[in-house]
Amino acid sequence: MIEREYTSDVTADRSGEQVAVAGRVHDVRDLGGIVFLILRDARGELQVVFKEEDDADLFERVQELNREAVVRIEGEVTASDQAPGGVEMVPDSLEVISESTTPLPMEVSKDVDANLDTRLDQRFMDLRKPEVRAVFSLRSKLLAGMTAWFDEEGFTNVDTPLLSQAGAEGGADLFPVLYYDKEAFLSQSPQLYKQILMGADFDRIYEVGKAFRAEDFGTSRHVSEIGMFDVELSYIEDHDDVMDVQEDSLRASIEYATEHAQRELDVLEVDPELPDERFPRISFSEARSILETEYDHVPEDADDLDTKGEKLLGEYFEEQGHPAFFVVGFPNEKFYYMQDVPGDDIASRKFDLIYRGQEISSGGQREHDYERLLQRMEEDGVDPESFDFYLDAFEYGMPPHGGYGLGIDRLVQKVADLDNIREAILFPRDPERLTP
RNA sequence: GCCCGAGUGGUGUAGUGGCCCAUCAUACGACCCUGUCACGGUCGUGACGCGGGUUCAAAUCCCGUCUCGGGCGCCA
Repeated sequence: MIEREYTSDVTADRSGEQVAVAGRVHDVRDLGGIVFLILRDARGELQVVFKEEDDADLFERVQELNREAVVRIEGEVTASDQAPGGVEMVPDSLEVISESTTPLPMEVSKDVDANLDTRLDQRFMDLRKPEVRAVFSLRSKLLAGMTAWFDEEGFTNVDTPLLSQAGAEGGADLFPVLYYDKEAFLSQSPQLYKQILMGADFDRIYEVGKAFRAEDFGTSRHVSEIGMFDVELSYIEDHDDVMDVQEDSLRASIEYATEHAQRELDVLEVDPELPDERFPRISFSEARSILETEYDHVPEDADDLDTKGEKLLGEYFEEQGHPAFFVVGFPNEKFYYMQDVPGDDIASRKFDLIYRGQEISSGGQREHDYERLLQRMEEDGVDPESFDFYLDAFEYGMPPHGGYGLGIDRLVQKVADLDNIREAILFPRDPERLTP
C-alpha cells in the first residue's frame, strides 16, 4: 500500500509530527506569496500551506496543479488558529500521482449545483462529493442492520435466479433476453422461487437481490433495475406474522444506521428515528374512509389507493407521529399466489408498508393450497403447465407461508429524504438511461 | 402510455420578436495579491438541443424530432 493517512486522522494535537496524506486537489487558493492547497480524501479535507520563502520549488509546482488531480504530500502537522479545523500541513514533498484535465464536467468544490441528469452522466465525479457518497454509506449501513437482524433471527440468506422462463406476474413488462437459442426473461421478482424454497423447508429466508421492470414509466420513484430485499417465512398464522417481521427488521435497520451512520445522517440533515409504538395497521376500507373524511379524496380505482392517496395518508399518520404504517387487505387481489380467503373479514391477506408517504414494501400471506392455487391461476388466465416447476412444490405438501418484497432504493430514498430515487442508486437504470 | 413544463458557454442561469455578434455566477487562461477557508481584484476565452417553417427581422412565434423535469397510470 502507498503510505498515507486519512486527513480525518491529522489532528491539531499531532502538531510537529511528520505525516503523509494522499487524495485530490480540492482547491488551490493562490494569494500571491502564500498558496493554500485543500487536499480532499475519502474522509475529509486538509489544508496544506505553501510559502515561497519555505520552499521555492514546491511553491512553483503547487501553482501548476489542476483541481481533482491525485497527489501525495508529505509534511509536518501544524496547529494553527488560522487554519480550518485548527490544523494544517507544511509540506516537504509533493508527488503528482495522476493529473486531471480541465475544465471539469461539473463542479465538485464550488457551490454550483448540477442537474440530476448531468450528475448521473458524470456520476464518477458527482460521487466525489462527500454529501453524495454519504447516501451510499448510509445505504450500506441500512442493509447491514437489516441483514444482521435476519441472521440473528435464524433466516437463511439465499440467491434465486435472475434469468427465467416466465415472470411471476404474467408476461408483460419483462425484459426479454436471448438465452442460447431460447427466449428468457430477467426476473421481475423472486416470488416463485421464494415459495419453492418454502416447499423445500427452508422455513425462513431473505434475499438481497435485483428485480427488473420493463414498464415505460417516468417518475421520481421508479427505475428499471430495482434493489430488492425479499423475505419469506413458513408456518405463519396469518399476514400479521409477516408484518411483524417487516416492522422489526425495518426498526433494526434504522436503529443500526442511526448508530453507525450518524455522520452520514448529519451530512444529509435527516433523522429517520421511528416512534416506539407499533406501526399502525389499518384496513383498506379504513384507509379509504380517512381519505374521504379528512381530505375529501376518493381514489378512482375502488380496489386500490392512488399515489395522491398514499401521500395524504402519509401526511395523516406523520402528523400523529407515525412515519410508517401498514395498509392491510386489498379487496381484489391481482395475483394468484396471494392468499384470498373466502369470507375473510379483511378482504385479503395482502399488505403495503407506507413509509413517509411512499409504498416501500408489499407482501402478505401466500396461497399454499395446491387446488386453490391452480384455480386462481386459471382465473387469472395463467397457464399452469408453464409453471410446473413452481406448482410441483405445492403438490407434495406446502406449509402456510408469507413474505414481502422491500424496495431498497425507495427505503434509502425516503430515509435520506431524496427527491429522486435515482439519487439512491449508484448507476440507475431507467427507460432512457443505460450508461454509465 | 397519457397530460403539462423546459432545453442558452464545461457547470448553473438571465433573456417572451428588433435595445442580444446574448446577462450573471462559477469554471478555464493571463496578470496582481503573504492567512485564505465558495479567498479577493483586473482583463480575456467560451453558448441559444436538432431539423423545417413564419417574418423585413427569431434564443424568443409555429410544426416535427430528441432529451430533461413535474404530474397521472402502475408499482418496489
